[in-house]
Amino acid sequence: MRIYLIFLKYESIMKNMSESSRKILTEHKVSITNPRILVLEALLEVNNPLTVEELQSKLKGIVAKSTLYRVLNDLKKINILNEFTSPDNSTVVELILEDHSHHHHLFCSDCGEVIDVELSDEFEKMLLIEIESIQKKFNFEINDHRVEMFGLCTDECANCK
Amino acid sequence: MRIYLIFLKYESIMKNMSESSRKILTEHKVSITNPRILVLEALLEVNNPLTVEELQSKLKGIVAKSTLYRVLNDLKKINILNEFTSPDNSTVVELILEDHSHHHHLFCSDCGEVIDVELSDEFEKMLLIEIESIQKKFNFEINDHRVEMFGLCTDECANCK
DNA sequence: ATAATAAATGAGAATAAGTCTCATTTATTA
DNA sequence: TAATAAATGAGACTTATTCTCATTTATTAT
Repeated sequence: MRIYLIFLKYESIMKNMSESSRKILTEHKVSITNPRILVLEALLEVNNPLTVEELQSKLKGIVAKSTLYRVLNDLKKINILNEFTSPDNSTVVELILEDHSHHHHLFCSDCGEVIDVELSDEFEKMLLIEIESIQKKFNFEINDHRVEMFGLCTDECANCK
Repeated sequence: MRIYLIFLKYESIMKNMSESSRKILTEHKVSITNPRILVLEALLEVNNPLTVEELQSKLKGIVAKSTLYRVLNDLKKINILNEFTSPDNSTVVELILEDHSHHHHLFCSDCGEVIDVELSDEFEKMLLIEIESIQKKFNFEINDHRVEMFGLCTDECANCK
């Protein structure tokens, strides 16, 4: 019974993922194809940054490597994918969803995990003031910023100890 | 006469670069070799972040590609080289010199230029407080951070307009 | 619903950044 | 200055990403 309920819940989550994926594609006027849905589902499911390698193994045998990269580029083009490089030089990717507010990243130099981090409004406000002055100083038009933090995740992590 | 003076000045700067390079290597107990001096000189000379590609073309025909990468790894090992990835995915490299204080980076999405930027002490202090709280929240030991800013450099830049 | 057509896909070839190998050269030291 | 350990150059190798092109799939107009 318990298992059945969990299964139902899982089913409905999965259904939502698929629906969300379709919705995202429709909203951005991108044609709805299986690989795109699958990539979006995978990204929605983890709800966390993922290395391309991890994504690739999640979709192994389901989406071709070339298609995976193409889909990632499609998502970048419509500005719903954030891509960055971890300190160990892997490419990390994460969906930018409207409900997922502005955040930054924390990297574990040992296990490679990437964690989403929100900083205080007060801090963000101050950062904007700094950016304002940098813009003037260097005659730049700054349209984005990010804060990256590096360190070691302790005890809780199975990989790091 | 003017030219001659400029030449003398250039000569003495170059001599200083070479001397500085040797000093850096000696201080870090790394053997003094020609490729190491040349790479250090190139990095000292620009006194700014440089893509590996730019560095490579500066040293084309002088230092072998394999050696360049090896030297860069040597410099990383002794913690005097900072390496990061620009938004267009080029590897950028810069010397960490004692006199060159803590700073961040500003990237032009158009011409690819990377500029060193210092933020106010007040801001840095506040960032450390944020980091303190993130450390506790995620049970992390954070040992480094960086702020990256992205935008467009205006008028002054020959490439961007 | 169907056919026409434009776009997307899969498989694998091509590219390019970075590493590795190994014979030769260079720096260090005794 | 000779002996030895370390570094270098050239090019082979690896691997992430892009590209190509024949085939499949989605979209649209009827």
